[in-house]
Amino acid sequence: MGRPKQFDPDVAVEQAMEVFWRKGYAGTTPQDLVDALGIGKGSLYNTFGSKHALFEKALRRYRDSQAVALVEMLERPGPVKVRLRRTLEFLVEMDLADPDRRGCMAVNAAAELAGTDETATELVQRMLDRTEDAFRALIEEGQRSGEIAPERDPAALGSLLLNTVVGLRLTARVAEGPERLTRVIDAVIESL
Amino acid sequence: MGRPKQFDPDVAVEQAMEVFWRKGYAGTTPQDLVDALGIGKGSLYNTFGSKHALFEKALRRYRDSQAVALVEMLERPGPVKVRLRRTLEFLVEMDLADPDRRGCMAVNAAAELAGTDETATELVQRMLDRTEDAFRALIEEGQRSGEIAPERDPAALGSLLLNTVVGLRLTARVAEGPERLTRVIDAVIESL
DNA sequence: CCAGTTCTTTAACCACAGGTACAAAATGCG
DNA sequence: CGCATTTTGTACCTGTGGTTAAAGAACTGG
Repeated sequence: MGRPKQFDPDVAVEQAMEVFWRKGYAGTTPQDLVDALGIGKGSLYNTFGSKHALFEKALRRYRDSQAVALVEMLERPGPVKVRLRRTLEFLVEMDLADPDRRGCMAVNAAAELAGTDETATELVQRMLDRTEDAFRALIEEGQRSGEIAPERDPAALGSLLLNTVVGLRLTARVAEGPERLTRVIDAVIESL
Repeated sequence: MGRPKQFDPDVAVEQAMEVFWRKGYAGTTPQDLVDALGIGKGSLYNTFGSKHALFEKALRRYRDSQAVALVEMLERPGPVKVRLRRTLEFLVEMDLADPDRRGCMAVNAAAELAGTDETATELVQRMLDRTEDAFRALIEEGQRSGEIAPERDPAALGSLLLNTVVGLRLTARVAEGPERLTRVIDAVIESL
């Protein structure tokens, strides 16, 4: 019963995610959101309660789409190092092709909100944990298949790969060209 | 001639740097600055012109103190890998010991302002360039001394180390403990 | 000691951020 | 249809962000 919504909250969250991703949390105004979502302020606050609540939803949405996509890409078939290289190269290409150079929303959120936004911080922590797990699993698979020396510590290499991705995605935001980023990929693959 | 300033602009820039470092650019208000610098709003704008101009000065100050200190630490005597490990461990300890978890101001500025603030972006680019140079020089020194295999590409390893530091300092902002960070250090040193 | 200059202080300014209130409009239900 | 319920659009409000203006205070050269 009651009047039905004239918009889909799910796509609204998606659109809000794009805005927050591009402008950051503090840099996004209610007006920006109203413009991007194509709804009135009344609907915005009636549906989501506050800018902060909407941001949290947007960050969760990011996790459920982008961050999960990364893990899935790592789990595709093929030799471990090939998969890894493809994934890293894909991330770099994507980041550099983005005209807004938004990088990774989770990394940006960490940089902006660590220490001040407990919920956002924890969300980012969990995303990092899961990504690190995926990298470690990949390393272990590589050790089983003989691609990676068995004496190396999978946890350490998983952490290294996660850290590399974080660095790449941050650096991609200010990189002038792809050279440095591809050098990083070359070096890290060669180091396994 | 004219009335002398009642404060030292150099000290003021230093204090402004601390505030911007902790709260970010958008997160810092003129009131925050007035409070931290202990001067009136009039003096603030009379001396520095605008919040943005002061931020730029603060970022340059950061470069001239912190970023240069990193390069100098790398150039200290001793075996290359030992120096490298000491430097990375020092950075991590420092970042984790900071109650505000501010991380690296340049990294934070990149995350917040890339794409919107041309000047800040270029400043960060130059800092990254210089740091990468220092790492590459360190690698080359290690190759001359026999610590590092001569067939490895110093440019690629330099990029890897720079990228590792960027990742570490970002991750340190949300890290729950030192474990992941020390794993990264172990892995990267072992990979050389 | 006055003129000119530079700093300080206080107050004020305008736009907008973030959110609320409310009446009108659109539904399902009996 | 009348009614309860929910959404919507608009108007509104308070606080603050970022900056400027005006008026006085401290200096220096002549």
